[in-house]
Amino acid sequence: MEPHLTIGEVARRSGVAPSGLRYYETLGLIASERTGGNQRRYRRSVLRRVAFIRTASRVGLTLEQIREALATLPDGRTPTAQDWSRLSRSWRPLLDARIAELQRLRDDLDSCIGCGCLSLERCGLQNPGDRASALGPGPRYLEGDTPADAALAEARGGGPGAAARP
Amino acid sequence: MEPHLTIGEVARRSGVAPSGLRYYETLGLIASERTGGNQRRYRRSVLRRVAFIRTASRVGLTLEQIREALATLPDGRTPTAQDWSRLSRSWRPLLDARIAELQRLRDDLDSCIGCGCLSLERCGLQNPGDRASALGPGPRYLEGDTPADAALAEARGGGPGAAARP
DNA sequence: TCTTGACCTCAAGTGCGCTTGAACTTACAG
DNA sequence: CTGTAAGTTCAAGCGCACTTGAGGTCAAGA
Repeated sequence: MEPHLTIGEVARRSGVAPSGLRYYETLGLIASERTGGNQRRYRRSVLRRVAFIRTASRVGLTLEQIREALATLPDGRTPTAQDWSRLSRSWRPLLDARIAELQRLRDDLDSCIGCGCLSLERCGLQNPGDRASALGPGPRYLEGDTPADAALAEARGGGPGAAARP
Repeated sequence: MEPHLTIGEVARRSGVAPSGLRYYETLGLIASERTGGNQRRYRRSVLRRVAFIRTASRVGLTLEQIREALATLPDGRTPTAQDWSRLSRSWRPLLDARIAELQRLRDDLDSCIGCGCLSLERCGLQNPGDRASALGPGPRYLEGDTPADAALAEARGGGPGAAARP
């Protein structure tokens, strides 16, 4: 009686194709009951769940990560507010990090790259003498380290041009 | 004379494997010169370019989109500050949208989902009587529409429970 | 009752962003 | 000069997130 949405209705309202919904089900992300004729029927709450999955997915989380997060809820029944709060808290640092990363990229576009240094290699964000390699592989500055971090690592590691450290 | 970085050095410094760098080259994202013995040699500027590609990729842009954006630069030589500014401006709305989306998700986690409504269907962010479907398919609220938008669409479209509109 | 559109399963296919392996060559330290 | 780490090409493979197609069943209106 409670579950009354067909897969087609859920597809239309969630924006996820029926095949996608079946796929989510095989991964354990959503659940359904079956009619006598083996057709899926969904509860309304699946809409919110799917919306949540889609958004988290767009954000860059894998379906497995999303599954794990949702699995921390007591799938027995009716998660408490505390359950959801815990889920919320666990995702927050990741979201904050992603937001910070995007803002950094945007700011780089505005300041450094906008000024032409990507080609001319002449501005403040630039990697002076490849110092940043002391921090390990990868594009350090764009991933959150600052030139100050590079200087610090250089001072510790004893790279070229030892900086003064009080 | 100018290009002196081997593919291994670029790999170590950029955090992208040699195979990945060759792949980027086949897509026209980066360029290299060759030694007499057919080995690749890179300019230092490729490091910044690769860092940029990686970050934009992490942000959710496809390599094709990144290629197109980079292709708007005059690959003849030395793009001007105006060229980079144009590139910067074209990406900005996309970045702003992504940032806004993430912030919305974070806020939803804090308020709506944190309060337990995902399962209990009882809070303000909830979709009253499936109103949001008037806005079209997909998870409308999480993608930027507000309950106010839903009410508006409902008033115009003549859905159930016509709201008063001055 | 019949018909039509929506649904079912299962296997295979797709597109993206790389990685791996085979078979071979180059660059450079000793 | 020689050994070896690092480089080369090309084809195939992989993981993710789905989609497509074949072959068949179900549900509901005329």
